[in-house]
Amino acid sequence: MTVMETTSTRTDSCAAPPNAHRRPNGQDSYTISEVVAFTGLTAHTLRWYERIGLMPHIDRSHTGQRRYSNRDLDWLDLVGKLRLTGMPVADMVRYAELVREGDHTFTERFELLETTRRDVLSRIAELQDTLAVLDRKISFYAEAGRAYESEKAG
Amino acid sequence: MTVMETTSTRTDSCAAPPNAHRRPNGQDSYTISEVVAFTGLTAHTLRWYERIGLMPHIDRSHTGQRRYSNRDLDWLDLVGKLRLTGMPVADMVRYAELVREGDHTFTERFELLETTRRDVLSRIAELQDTLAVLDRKISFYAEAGRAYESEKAG
DNA sequence: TGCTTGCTTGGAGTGCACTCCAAGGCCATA
DNA sequence: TATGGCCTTGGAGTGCACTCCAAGCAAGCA
Repeated sequence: MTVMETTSTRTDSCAAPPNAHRRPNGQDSYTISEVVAFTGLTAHTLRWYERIGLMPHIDRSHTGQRRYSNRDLDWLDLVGKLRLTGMPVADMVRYAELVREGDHTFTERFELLETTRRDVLSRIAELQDTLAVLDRKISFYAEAGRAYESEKAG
Repeated sequence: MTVMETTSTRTDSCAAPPNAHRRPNGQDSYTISEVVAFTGLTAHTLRWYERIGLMPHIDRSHTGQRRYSNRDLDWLDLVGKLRLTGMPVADMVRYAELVREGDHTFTERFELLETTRRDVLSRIAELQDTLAVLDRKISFYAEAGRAYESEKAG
């Protein structure tokens, strides 16, 4: 009935985990400390992400403890990547909301990702520009260092 | 007597302004608001940079107002680039101190720049990784959008 | 002479993204 | 039974990089 029948059961509509390496055998339920070990985030941060609406609903054990799924880990993977781009958390929350709202937000999600993509491209360009400056300075200092050494020697 | 005789008179030992486009004719003295216009920084930020030791000594007019030189603009250019790399302001202040301390800090400056260069390279790699993820997601949504349209039509 | 504009200062305030705290529940091992 | 470890919560605190404020000075101009 929709584009992909599996869509509504997934946290993110196009998951497709590239690095599913950190998951043991067949289980699909991790404590917060396991997720801490996997992601490098702190437990504080994981709970905070949940509070601000950046996470989908996280399962709980019968005692009320969080039990993260592989899907949750995939989502955290994406969040981590987006974070590296400098995307504000608020924008990621917006994206999470769109995912929760269902298939009719596909267009908006597409646009958000497109915008992000453009941002990433220009950040890469900026960094390459900076790299050129650094290289110039570094070779200056390397040369200056050599000259200094030979001056000491001679 | 040292590696480069002009060294000690320059803010940064290997300036070599690549984009000296924003400087009028022959003058070498700009008000804070001109610098604001050139750099996109706010006057607040420029004064703050000075307070924390990120700037060399800035000239003053007879009434005590700041008068920035081309050298200062070059330095701000570098600072702007380093800022884009995510380098903490404290590290930039450290670099500024090394420059102020004179030629004997060449090695340390070299190492700081080398470290920064490596950071920039890995940031670029991260961003390219993220770009790949975004591209995958974007093409998913593009396809989903097309499928949705054809479903509506058929 | 007063008004406006632009600048000065130290210090206080802001927004973001965490980061931590106190108080307490659950459960396994000694 | 108690000790330790891991987890829970709401709310407060932190660090960074600005960002703003109030009070005041100097210059240009009606």
